[in-house]
Amino acid sequence: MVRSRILPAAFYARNTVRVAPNLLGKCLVRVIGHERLIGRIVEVEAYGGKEDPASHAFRGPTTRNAPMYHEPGHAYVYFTYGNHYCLNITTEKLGKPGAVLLRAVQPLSGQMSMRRFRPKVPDTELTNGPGKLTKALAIDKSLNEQDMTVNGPLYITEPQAAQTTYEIWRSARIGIREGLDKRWRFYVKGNPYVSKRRGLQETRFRQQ
DNA sequence: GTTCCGATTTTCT
DNA sequence: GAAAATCGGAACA
Repeated sequence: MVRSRILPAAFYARNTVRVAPNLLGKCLVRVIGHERLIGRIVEVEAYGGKEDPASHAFRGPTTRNAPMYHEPGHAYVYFTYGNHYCLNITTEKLGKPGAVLLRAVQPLSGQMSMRRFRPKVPDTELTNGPGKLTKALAIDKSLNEQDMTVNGPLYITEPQAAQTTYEIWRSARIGIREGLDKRWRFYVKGNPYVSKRRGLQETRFRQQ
């Protein structure tokens, strides 16, 4: 068996808005005991620092957002709306805040367990939102600050099989009130596991 | 199919 | 005290 390559810290130690679209198509791996729950990343959002009014780091460091300032390639997990966890992976060099929110994945392996964590939902609703995917993959605050560049409970790899070609599209970010001028949400066009939104201006993203 | 609204608790002001 | 990088159920079409 070919061991898939875990993305190294250098992958994340770059401009957040460049890292974000590059994460599309990669595999999010959650190891629970002997089982691996795997999802292909199909929707992300970039969050910056003091230049980004939608970011938790807009007003400087706090207890909650501390991981955004720490090493690239680590998990930033926060709790919101009294119900949900959201998973980000940190970007930029140590000391500069940045993170990419993982908004949706396409289940590739471990679907049975995902359904156990999220019962009574149709296939495409299993992981098509930031709170949904953390629930399906059993990700909570205990994984905050977890190093995602090593072979541990949570990491991201290059996809094992050759990918079919796909288009990356972009829009404004979802669920925020400020920073709507920044079009930092990126997703795989047409993928059924992308969270459904209406009334957003969506355009094709051409990677440089 | 769509829109509207309440849940629930952490975090910050 | 208010808002929150959300979700699911209820009501309606």
